[in-house]
Amino acid sequence: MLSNPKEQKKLDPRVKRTRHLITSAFDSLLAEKGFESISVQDITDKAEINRATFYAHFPDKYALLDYFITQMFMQEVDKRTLNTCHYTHDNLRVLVFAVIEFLSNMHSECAQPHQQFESLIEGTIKKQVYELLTHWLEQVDAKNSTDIPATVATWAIYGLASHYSHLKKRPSLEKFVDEALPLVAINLEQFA
Amino acid sequence: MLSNPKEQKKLDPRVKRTRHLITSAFDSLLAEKGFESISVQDITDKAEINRATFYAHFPDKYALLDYFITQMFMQEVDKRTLNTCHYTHDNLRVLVFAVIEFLSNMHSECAQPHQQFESLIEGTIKKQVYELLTHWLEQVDAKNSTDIPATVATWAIYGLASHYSHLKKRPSLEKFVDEALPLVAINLEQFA
DNA sequence: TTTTATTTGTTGGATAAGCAACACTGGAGC
DNA sequence: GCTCCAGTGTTGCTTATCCAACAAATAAAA
Repeated sequence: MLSNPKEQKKLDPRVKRTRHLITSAFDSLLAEKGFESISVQDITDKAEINRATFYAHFPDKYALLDYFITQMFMQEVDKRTLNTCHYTHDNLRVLVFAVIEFLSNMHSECAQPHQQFESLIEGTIKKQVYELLTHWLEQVDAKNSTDIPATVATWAIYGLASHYSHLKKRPSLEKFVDEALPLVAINLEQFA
Repeated sequence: MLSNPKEQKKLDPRVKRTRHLITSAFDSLLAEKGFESISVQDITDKAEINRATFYAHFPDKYALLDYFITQMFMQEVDKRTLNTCHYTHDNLRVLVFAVIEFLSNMHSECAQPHQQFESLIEGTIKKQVYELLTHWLEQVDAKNSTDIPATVATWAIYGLASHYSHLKKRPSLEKFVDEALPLVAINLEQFA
């Protein structure tokens, strides 16, 4: 689920192109407008594709947002090779860093991050984090149930990231994580 | 013939895209390889399009070269608004500058400018210059025949550009043109 | 309220691009 | 001579994209 190079390989060049056109148009539109005020029309105009083609790829702009955020976050995860490892304190720390940085970047790059927009992102990111954590925990201990600890950790991590990125006076990322990480790790102690 | 914005307007987005992919792939290949050693395969690989699609646009790579050079040169001509004016000494001077600079850039940007390659360019550029000059001269004096003077001037201009771009020790462009321009202009005196 | 305008999804038919073959050519090496 | 290989054009069929139209929903204006 996390990253599937197999699917990307044999993808029709046309759909690869179209998806890229759509996402980069969407990306640049997010830098100038709020998500709510972006119409499908706007996207297809900037991408220079037909509007019908958009709907051949995504049911609506919310599906595009989900896809977009997922791709961006997966990219961050891949960059830190978090998708091919198991649970350790260090990996958890790197993951927390990744989520915080991702959310902070999002806030600085998007024109008008409104409530609606943020909660959409929240759902997408938490889904990703939850799957990654579950994958980690099951690799370590297949016997114990993982859903409860993974859920708690996911919400905690996202909450920390959201809190940090909204702070007026942000402490250094290092200090913040040093202080907060143990509270998350304690719930996953059994898997360490 | 020189620039037709009408055709570009209602062009199918797909062909616009494909042509752009082909030309920019070709452009970057010319920077690393000699024209002769570039295969259609190379172009379509870099452009990420199907080989059959290439042949739907161009009969062969020579046609692509012709199209490419024509586009690049037309761009230079448009930039100096030479396509919407008539014959004057000043315009002629600007044209000579344009041809020389175009050819010099070509030599510095292409990896291996061989004989074959250069003569292909020569034909394409001369065709463009000839059409532009004829257009100018007919606007000034529709009675007199223009083909002889236009031909002479075209060959002279291209010859100068070729000569200049092959010089080991190039004089300043200004000095060179100052010295050479009168020899070209004299044949077009009747249109001034 | 009704009107006007904009955006949204959707559809059917036309066209460009993809793909996997094919026969052919020209050279490199044996 | 021969084979082998890589590149060339071409073709029949599939699929993605385009385009113009449509009905429905939404919102702002009269």
